[in-house]
Amino acid sequence: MSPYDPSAYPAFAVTVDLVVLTVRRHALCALVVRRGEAPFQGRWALPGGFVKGDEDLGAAAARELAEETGLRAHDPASPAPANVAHLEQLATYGDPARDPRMRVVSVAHLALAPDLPAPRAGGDANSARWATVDALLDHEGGFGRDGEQPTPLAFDHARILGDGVERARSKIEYSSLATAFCPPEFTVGELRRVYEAVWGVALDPRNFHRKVTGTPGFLVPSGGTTTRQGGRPAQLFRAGGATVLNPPMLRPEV
Amino acid sequence: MSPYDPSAYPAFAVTVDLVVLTVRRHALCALVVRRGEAPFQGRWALPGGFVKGDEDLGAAAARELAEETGLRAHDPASPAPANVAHLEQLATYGDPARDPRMRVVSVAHLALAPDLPAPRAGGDANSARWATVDALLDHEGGFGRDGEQPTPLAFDHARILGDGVERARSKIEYSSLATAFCPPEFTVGELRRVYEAVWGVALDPRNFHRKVTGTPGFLVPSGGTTTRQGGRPAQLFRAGGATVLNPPMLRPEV
DNA sequence: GCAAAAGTGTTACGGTTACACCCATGG
DNA sequence: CCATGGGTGTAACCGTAACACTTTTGC
Repeated sequence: MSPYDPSAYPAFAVTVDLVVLTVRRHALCALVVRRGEAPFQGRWALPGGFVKGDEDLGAAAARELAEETGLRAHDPASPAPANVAHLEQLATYGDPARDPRMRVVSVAHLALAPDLPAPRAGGDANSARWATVDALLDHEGGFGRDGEQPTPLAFDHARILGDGVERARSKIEYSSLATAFCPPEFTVGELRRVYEAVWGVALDPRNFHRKVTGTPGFLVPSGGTTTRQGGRPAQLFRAGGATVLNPPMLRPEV
Repeated sequence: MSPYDPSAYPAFAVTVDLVVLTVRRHALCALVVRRGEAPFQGRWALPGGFVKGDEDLGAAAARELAEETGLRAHDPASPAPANVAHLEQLATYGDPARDPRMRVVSVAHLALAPDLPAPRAGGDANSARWATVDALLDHEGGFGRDGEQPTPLAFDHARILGDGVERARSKIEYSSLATAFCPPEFTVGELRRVYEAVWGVALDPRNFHRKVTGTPGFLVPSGGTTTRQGGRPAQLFRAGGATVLNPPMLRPEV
């Protein structure tokens, strides 16, 4: 048997699954879609779908994101503005039993978005919504807001979501990734509330302010101010060019 | 068309590729195998192979590691001691053009090993050897030791190797992973030389000693001493249970 | 005025750096 | 004796934590 005869090796289906995170009402939320078919019919799942035969993995993730949720990742080939500020590969899940129908290897991706209006369900997705990560993970994988019954996420999606959340939690320590959760212009207080929601801790507003404004390249003042959070007007900032934070933001002990 | 009819979706081959790193003669080295067939016949490549139809990704990585190199990763089901101290998933590479023969998605894994004797080439691998990462990456992807011509690595393996090296470099900052490059018992100086080789910097031996011995759970004294490095006898240690280093080892500016 | 959020000043503390210095062995 | 690597002491330095305090708005 030739070791490189394609037909001699097992055929896999390859999918992308998406952990799309945002911060809404001071809580870390993930995007989930309702499954319309078996298996796990009626259960919530991460958005995702099959990779096409001539498609790169990152391109498949961006396409599924757009098709199933209407969110648009940054595409150098398109002048349209992105509303998802960050998209990166997360990890790959290939347990032979993870899908009861066939052998599926899923390349999970992590997307971060600012607080957007309720996502539009598009294409073949039945419905899409934001749910707090706490509800999806801590309480047996379900959530009961709006009178719904808590149900565990389909497939191994709870594990994937957990890995994505962990990645986001650790990556905002040493990178400027937290700005991906903010609108194009934001205040220091808004950025701080992102950290507080993602980490689930309270941070000292004074020290936080000094830290982020004192890190070169992290934030650049846009010139304007806003009072949308109440109180004294706050300076507006945009994300600076720096991607690495050195020294990192220190995550308080939990 | 049913969206879940397996035959309606493209079939992929799924492989695992291995970035196996060690420290030899104060240099970070990677394991490469000579390709016996087209494409890239005669070129060096990362060890790897196809995932079986009923095999998990991590299991496939461990199996390929054993088959192609004789190295054995830790297996809870086997009493045999492992000689590869760490194996983790790295990233997945799925560019449609990365393999000219067919659509192959490769789940790369990162393995760390102590300084072992020259690897045994086994199974279907023609020959295996250690080569310095510098030679494989910095000098146009080839290496010329022992009179060999420098040749770039096959496929996209230079990129995979680079990603694996970057992962190792950053992960030893905040985890106890560097001990995976050491034999079961080692001295503080030997551990320091691992950091120096992986990062390519010189570290202060006195401050390094205080740092690693002062981090609870990082190192536990085994009781013995050795003079194998010359000079005053050094205490021998084993890796402690701690996996996370807090505060992290600080990597000097380059 | 009062509450709320933004922002600045200041001090104490912990960890790192950059050394000087001593220890124990082999040759 | 001396080179070599192991290990401890110490003071300057830097960044953070934990506050007190001032500023500027809306109600």
